[in-house]
Amino acid sequence: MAKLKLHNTLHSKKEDFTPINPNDVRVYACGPTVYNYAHIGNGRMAVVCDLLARILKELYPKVTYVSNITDIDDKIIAAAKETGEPIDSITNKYTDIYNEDMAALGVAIPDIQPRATQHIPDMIKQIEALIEKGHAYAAEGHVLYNVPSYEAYGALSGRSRDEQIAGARVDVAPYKKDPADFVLWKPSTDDQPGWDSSWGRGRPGWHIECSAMTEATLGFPFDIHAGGSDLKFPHHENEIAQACGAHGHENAPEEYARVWVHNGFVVVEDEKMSKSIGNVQLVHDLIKDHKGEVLRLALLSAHYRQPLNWTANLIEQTQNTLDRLYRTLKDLKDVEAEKNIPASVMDALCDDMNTPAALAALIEIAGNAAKADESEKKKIKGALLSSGAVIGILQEDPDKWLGYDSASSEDAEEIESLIAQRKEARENKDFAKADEIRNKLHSMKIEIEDTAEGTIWRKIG
RNA sequence: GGCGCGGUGGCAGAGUGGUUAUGCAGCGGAUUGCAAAUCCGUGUACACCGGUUCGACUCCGGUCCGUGCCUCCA
Repeated sequence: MAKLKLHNTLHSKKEDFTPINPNDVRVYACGPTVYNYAHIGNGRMAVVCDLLARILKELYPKVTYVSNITDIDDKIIAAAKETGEPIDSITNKYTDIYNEDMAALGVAIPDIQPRATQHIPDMIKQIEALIEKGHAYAAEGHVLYNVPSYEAYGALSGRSRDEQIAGARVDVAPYKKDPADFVLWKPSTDDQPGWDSSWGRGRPGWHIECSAMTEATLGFPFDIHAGGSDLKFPHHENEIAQACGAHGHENAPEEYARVWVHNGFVVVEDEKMSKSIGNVQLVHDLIKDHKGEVLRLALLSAHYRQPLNWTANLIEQTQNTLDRLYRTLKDLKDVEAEKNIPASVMDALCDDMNTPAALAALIEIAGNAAKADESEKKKIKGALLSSGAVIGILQEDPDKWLGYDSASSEDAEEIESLIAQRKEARENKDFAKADEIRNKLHSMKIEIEDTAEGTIWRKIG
């Protein structure tokens, strides 16, 4: 059995993964704030974490994968104000859309998908523990985390406290004891959502929800914490301070999460994806023009820690790759699959999720199909299907994928008739007419293939 | 300014101290009336300059370029 290695941001190196409890591997990933559509960068994080969960589920009997929904946040409040739509209706709507869009990318729903608003009491409890242990203080309706009180602060992002102050570009609120202190709880006005607490009616700061929800759903410490690399600081750093501070692990950041996995960013046609450039690619839109499976594999075409350049060419190449693999599966249609993930694929996936190498291994296996004997064919088909299941590809019917199952299409009769006419023309050696018919079919997005068993056709594009 | 990451053949993208993935595109061939699909063959690339070494694309130092975070952000 392959041994999983993961790059652990906490130690800045690739390490053997050893679960705390092999009978229940626990993983958490920071999920979306639901106030608009998810973009392809959100999609990358979801796909990478989904892949991680699938690999772990392959290796261990039980895996609990938790990814949250942030449904209380000032951006949501602002969106509600702007649109006049109630907050609940915004968050419910975009939660559903998020889950639908991710499902299109082959992302399974997490084992637990907690919502921040369902865990307010857990947050309050953690904040109270922090106050009790001297890590937090109330001031003017706020509760703040006192950063100097937590010695190990900076362990994840690798920056010293002095560096943070030097880099601080925000105005320091007067009620802060230290410029680096951050908000755990803040007061709400009457028109803002709020919950009663001993510090008055208010709402949580951004960071507290994750350390409260991980504690509620997974317990401390848990195995793997994942997220986008931009969350390292301050979000993940603050989570560690909150979780460890509340439980007396003063200098032991690994008592929160043992392994930290951070994925790289997506750029679009060599440009940073940003609202101001206007090049934000929404998953919701992309799935209208492309198969979700193509988008998924495109997101996995580079190593997850590398930047990914999202281009039209990338999508096209990925489509070609999948077409080819599905064609191999079509050729093996009558072969009984002997399911087994080949070591070359699993080793690559276990090597810090090296998806390009895993895909190369899979393509190499597929390439052997044509000259394989019957028993090898069974293994090849099984390898494609079972490897594909882990990566999240190749589970469709090949005929359907390639467009051969269009018998139900409304113009099937016309197509068949044209093919018959072409056949007749060919028999009469009237090749000009035969080619003309073929061109006509092509303009109808129909591609024909003359095979030993006669002419077959498929829908393209 | 601080911390970090990266520069690989036309493009995408792994990897390794010495046998130089993989895909797409290209080129040549087989097959085909022509196509399509498939198959076979074909490309010694690793930013620059030094150093270590029997040997470096891979290790060390420097240079240039690009890029992320330090503020909401996947």
